[in-house]
Amino acid sequence: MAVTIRDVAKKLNLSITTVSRALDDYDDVAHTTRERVRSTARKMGYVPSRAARNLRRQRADIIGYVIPASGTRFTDPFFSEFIAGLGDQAVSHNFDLLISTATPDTEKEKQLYARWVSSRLVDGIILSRLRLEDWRVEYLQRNHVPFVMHGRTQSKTKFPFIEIDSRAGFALLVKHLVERGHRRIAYIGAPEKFTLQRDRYAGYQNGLSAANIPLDKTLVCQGDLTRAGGYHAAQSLFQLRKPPTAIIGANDLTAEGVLRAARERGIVVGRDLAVAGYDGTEVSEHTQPPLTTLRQPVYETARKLVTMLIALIQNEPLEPSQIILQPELIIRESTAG
Amino acid sequence: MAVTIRDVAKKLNLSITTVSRALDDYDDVAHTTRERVRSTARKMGYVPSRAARNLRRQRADIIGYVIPASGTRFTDPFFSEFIAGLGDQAVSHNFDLLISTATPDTEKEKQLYARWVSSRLVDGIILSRLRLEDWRVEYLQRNHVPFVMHGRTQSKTKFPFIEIDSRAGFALLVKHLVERGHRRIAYIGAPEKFTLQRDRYAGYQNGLSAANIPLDKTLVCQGDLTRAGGYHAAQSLFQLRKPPTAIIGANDLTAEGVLRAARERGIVVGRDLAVAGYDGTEVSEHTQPPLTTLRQPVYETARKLVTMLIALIQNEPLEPSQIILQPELIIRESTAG
DNA sequence: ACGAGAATCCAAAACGTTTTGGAAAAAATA
DNA sequence: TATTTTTTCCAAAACGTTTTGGATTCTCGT
Repeated sequence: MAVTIRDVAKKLNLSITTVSRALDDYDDVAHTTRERVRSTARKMGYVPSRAARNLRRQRADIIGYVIPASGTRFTDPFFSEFIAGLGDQAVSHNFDLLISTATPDTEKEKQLYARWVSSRLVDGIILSRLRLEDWRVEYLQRNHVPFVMHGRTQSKTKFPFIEIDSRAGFALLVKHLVERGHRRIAYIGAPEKFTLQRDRYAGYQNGLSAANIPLDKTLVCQGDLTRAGGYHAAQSLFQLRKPPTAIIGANDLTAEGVLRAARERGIVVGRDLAVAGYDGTEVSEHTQPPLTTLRQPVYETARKLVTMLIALIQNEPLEPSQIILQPELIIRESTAG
Repeated sequence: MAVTIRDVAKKLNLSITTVSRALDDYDDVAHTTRERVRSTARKMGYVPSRAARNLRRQRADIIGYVIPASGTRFTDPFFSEFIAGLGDQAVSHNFDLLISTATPDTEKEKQLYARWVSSRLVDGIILSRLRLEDWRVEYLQRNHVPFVMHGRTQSKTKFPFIEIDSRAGFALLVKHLVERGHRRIAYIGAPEKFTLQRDRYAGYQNGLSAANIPLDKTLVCQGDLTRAGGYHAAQSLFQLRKPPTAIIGANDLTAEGVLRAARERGIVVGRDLAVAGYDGTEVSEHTQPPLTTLRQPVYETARKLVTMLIALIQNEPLEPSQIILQPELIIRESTAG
């Protein structure tokens, strides 16, 4: 059906070796033949078969990423931006991006990774939303699959990652709220198994103690990084005898849920209540009121992660292999009060 | 490195043929050997190499989808849900999903499709956000690449698609607004090249004429399916001598932009102004106020599209190959006034 | 004019499967 | 028992590349 390297060789009375090497710019093929090969290959519409090339080269030029979803959708716009970054950078390195969704720590997730790894469908994997104890790290290591992480696991690791210093970020956020006169600052976190929860919660605590505010456990709730989670947690916070005057969400989505709960109770955010989030996705500009948040460079991080992963795959030196970035505090109307 | 079929065969003193056929459940292998092969293959951790299999079978078991992005991100949560559906269904058919992002009708988009098609990296492609004249349809047809469409092009087509009858939907939306007493209903559309714009705009017009309201062109704006687009279009609508009392956005994102513009002008949506969108993504529940919208079954549509595509790839009969669904009107507070 | 080195080219192997077209052995039929 | 049929297995080919390890021709200095 499709035109193969043999067709090109035959038409030019050359060996397939020469055609292959001409197209790959080896210098053991004469300049004139190189041109001849190039032009007829183009004319005949020859493009090497990925399958054959993969088999021979023992790699697929494909990287994989599993989007952490909950149920039938991944609602976090964070991932939209992340994926765009991954895809763009992959293509610019002549790689492609394989995607699927799975709820963390489910059987489906395990099967997905196993599927990709064991059949050597992907050359490397991007990991995000790491867990304190993350089976994926151990699994990929054991199977010698290159990977890079957005965030990291509990323990010190030798593997490459990019981390946003959310601990510092949340301390900053608390400081900002304290400066606005808040003392009863609530925190709606993520499930405890996620590393990000440990860090963000620690940052929250650090911020409080820096301001000499004792930790009030009744002001600490667990969400699930979704709007619904923030919504329900906020409702319970509002029912406290002494409700908080400020609420921080573990991410923008959580904060959005808070916004909705507040509105339903007739609480005016930015006046009666301060609300802040984390991520700095585009949505946070468009909430009502616009959300104070910590912005992390999602798109750029994704691109950088891909670059790191590909270097790893190709056994190139990776320097530095562990990057920590500072989030940027963006103050908007939601903490005006 | 990895264990191959030869390793398994050697260990069992069988030919690779028999191993292969045993694992593939052919009935020309004895029951007992089948079991022997199965168990040692599992024990040795043998999984067929995708590269080798692809080369031999002349297919990759991969389908591709290019997310229409604008700039560095695709902001529409519609696509999050869509991708989740594509990925889930692909995996359940033992396929995988290749993803990238590109702005419609750019050089990058062309290269992306060419890359996938010419090297036979994907077996089929999902097309969404079709244009009236869509080069992709002609291109894929010419290259004999199976594809299915979410929506369709201008002309009648023989290719499989699933379409949401947004024409009927928008007429319904207008009817709803008219029943709430609105006569000056604005419409913020999408770029004209998209088929969805033609349909939604037509639906809007149909709705108006059904209510005997003449079309007022000053109430028709062009957006770009983003929040920013809706925001700016709304601003210009508000500056009209006789501003509209209701605004319909071509999608939820556009409507969200309207919400923000309204809020900045001190207009209370749901009382002074009615706003409605289209898509019914989760975001629309969480806007302030919650958005009246037309819900289309994004996740299910995505799954169905994959099933259709895979049937096409495997030359199975496809019945029916052209599906039209009705969107569901969801009335929320944004059109309460 | 001769040998050395450079410049070009190529045959063959290998990557790991699936599938084709039998062959050998066992079972059924005559 | 002789023949046919069924069962069970396998050798070899093919998929389309890239790479290895020469082979051939050309160029040039002597």
